[in-house]
Formats: sequence, C-alpha cells, structure tokens
Amino acid sequence: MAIEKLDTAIRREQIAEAALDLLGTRGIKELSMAGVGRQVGLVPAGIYRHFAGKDEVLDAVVELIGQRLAANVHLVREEAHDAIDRLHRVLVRHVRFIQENRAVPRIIFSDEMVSGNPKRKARVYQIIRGYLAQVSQIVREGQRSGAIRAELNPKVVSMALLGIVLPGAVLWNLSSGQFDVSDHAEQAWNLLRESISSDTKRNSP
Amino acid sequence: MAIEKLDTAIRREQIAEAALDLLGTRGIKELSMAGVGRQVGLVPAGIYRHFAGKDEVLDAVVELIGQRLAANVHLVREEAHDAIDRLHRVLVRHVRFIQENRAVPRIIFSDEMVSGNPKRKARVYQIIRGYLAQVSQIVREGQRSGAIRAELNPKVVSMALLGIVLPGAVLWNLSSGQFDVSDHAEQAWNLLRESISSDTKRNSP
DNA sequence: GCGTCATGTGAATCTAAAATCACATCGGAG
DNA sequence: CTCCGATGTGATTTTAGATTCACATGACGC
Repeated sequence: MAIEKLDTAIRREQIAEAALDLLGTRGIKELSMAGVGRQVGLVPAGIYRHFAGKDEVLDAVVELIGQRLAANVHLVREEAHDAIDRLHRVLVRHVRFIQENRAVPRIIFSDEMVSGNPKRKARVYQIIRGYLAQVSQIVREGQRSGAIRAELNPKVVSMALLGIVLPGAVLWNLSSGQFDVSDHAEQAWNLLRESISSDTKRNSP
Repeated sequence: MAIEKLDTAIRREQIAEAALDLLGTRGIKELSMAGVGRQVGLVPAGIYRHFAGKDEVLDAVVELIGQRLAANVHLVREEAHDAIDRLHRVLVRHVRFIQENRAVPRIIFSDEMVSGNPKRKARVYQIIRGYLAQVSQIVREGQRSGAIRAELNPKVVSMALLGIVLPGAVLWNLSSGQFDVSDHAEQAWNLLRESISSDTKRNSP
C-alpha cells in the first residue's frame, strides 16, 4: 500500500468534496464513511483523523455548498451590470450548479434537515436566506435603475427566479437526466422576465 | 393487551397513512417498522402480515400521495370553471397539501428516488407528470377560452404554478414553520397571473 | 540521523433496525 | 359449539455501518 500522508486541511477538503460527490449518486442514508474513505484513498477509520464523525462531515458538505452558492452570485456581479442580465446569469449558473451538484436539492430536503442536527438545519436556512438576499439585492438595484418594476417585492422575485430551477430539478432527477432543465429554465425565464421588466411589451417570436 | 384483529385491506391503508404521517416528522431513514407498527397498534412483526417489507410500505405511501394529488385537481375542476380561477385554486390546494403532508417534497427528493427501487422512482415520475398534465390541460382550456395568452407553453405555465410552492416549502421546512408559505404563494401568484392573463393591464393596489 | 507527532491501518466492538419463525388467539363458516 | 385460516406476538437472527482502539509508518524539526 502506497500510503500517502496529507495534511488535515487538505484531507478535510478532499473528504467534503468526495462526500458531496458521492451524495450526488448515492443518498445521505447510504453515504458511508467507507465510501468516502475509498474515494479519497483512506480506510474508514482514517476519516476519523480529520473529522469527529459523519455528522461533522455533513457539516463540511453544507459549508462547501454555501461557498459555491456565494461564489455564483459574486461572479455574476462581476460579469454583468444590468440587473435583468444579472438575474438571467444567476439562473443559468444556478441550473449548472444544480446539475453539477445533484445532491444539493436532496440535502436541502433531506431527512437530516427534519430530524437531524438542528444546528446544521439552521445553517442551511441561513445559507439559503443569504443567497436569496443577494439575489434580492440585484432586484432592488434593478428597481432603482428603472429596469425592474418598482412595485414588486424583491424577495418574491428572487424566490420566483430560483423557483424556476427547483421543479425542473425534480423532473430531471426523476427522469434520470432525460428532462432538459436548461431548456425549461429558458422558457420560464422568458415568462418571468416579461413580468418583472418595466417595459411592458410582450414578445412572441 | 387488547388485541384487535382487522382486515388486511384496512390495515394496509392504516399503515400507509401512518407511514406518510411519520415521514412528516421523521425522515425515510428513520422510518422504522417499529414506529409504523406502534402508530397503528401493531408489533413490528405484525406489519409483515400486510406488507412484504419496508419497500412495499413505501410503495403504498407513494400511491397514497398520487391519489391525493389526483383528487386535488379533480375537486378544483368541480369547484370552478374559469381557467385562471382554477389555477389559483390548484395552487391554494397544493399549498395546503404540502403543509399537511410535509413528507411529500422530501420523498420526491429523497435518497430512495436516487438509489432506491427504480420502479418506485418511475412511478413517482409518472404521478408527477400526470399531475402536471392535468394542470396543463386547465391551461390549454384557458387558452382556448381566451383567458390565457395563447402563445405560452402550457407545460411551462403548469410548472411555474407548482414551482411557486416548492421554494416556499424549502423555507417553510428549514424555518420549522416560521415562513408563511400561503402569503408567499399569493404574492407569487399575482405575479404569475398577470404574466399569463390575456388582458395585459398590470394592477398595483 | 533520529525522535516524535500527525496520519494511516486492520481488527474488533457496538448498535439499530429489518426480516424471520414458531407459537398464540381471534372470529366467522358450518 | 368447534374448527380453521387470518391476524397478532415475542424472541431470535442477520446485516450494515459507525465508531473505537492498539499499533504502524511517514514526514518534519533539529
């Protein structure tokens, strides 16, 4: 056995990513220390050198998701300046994010979020609220610039935006990838864009 | 012990309902035959008189959900005849349904749907598609009657409608009931209604 | 070069819950 | 009333996986 010893900081990251990865195809129930260990080249017991237990591994996964979500909005802010354009980009990135991290909706709805560690549940809530707040902020800026109808509730708009993805993710999951989320997201976005834009003309190609 | 013997048809229903109920507060992983048994007044082994195993119990839960969803649309069709009104009622009923059956979104996204029994997964997909098809049908009728813009894709509209609920359900779950889903659904519905209605006037109260 | 501490290992322990089985009892058919 | 199949029970077996522990070994400071 070519034993390779790595620093615990590196291992923690490897393990969190491996776990998130495995959760994409397996499911929290079946996420085993053994499986995670295999993925990073460790024996089950090896994980315990870096995490106190499965619970802590899950915490790390949640943090990883939080980081990636935050990065999404941050990148979009740099890529574009028009509010409508930004919202569209958030949507596109979010779709990609969900596709690349299939586990995310499942974790959010998971058993763990009901009966598991309440601290983790609160943390997830906090992460999502933070994400929504970021999107709401974009909406608010759009309202100030006149691109978005001022009378709308930014929170409702931001939830509607992310709400486009969730039902798509359901069908995508259940159909084992058959359902075309991107396509659906584009169509739903057209509908949403019209209804939030200040100029009221409706385009039908 | 006052042993009460009941017909297997009754027991199957009791058990499915008990399981769906327990899933609301526990989580699939922790749904134990023991727990279900206790709920209906049976010892763990007793369940096996009526179901081959946990897997079959879950199948029964899925069927129960399917029945209730189908009933929703059916009732709405009787209550109202205007398409917009019908859509609104579907939404309201759906919100109530999700609140009374907290387990539903979790089951749809559950581990079981990823790695579990593929037949059950297919069945859930079928149930949801059926539900969406019913809603799409209402949309199509609204388009024929002129109440809903004809150029819209009915499927997108029906997904948007149900998509209002899902993000709300996320926050509702994570906030342990703090988040007001009904209120959010109403606001989001106002936005959606405007964007699908044929008359283009926008009301801001 | 060498000591020591972090990191890694394999075996063993512990636990929860599903599933099975032999036996008990209810309730309707006759 | 009495028998029999359907239903219920408690004890037991099995399994999967988390966790623990005593021991091994690599890497880094000196």
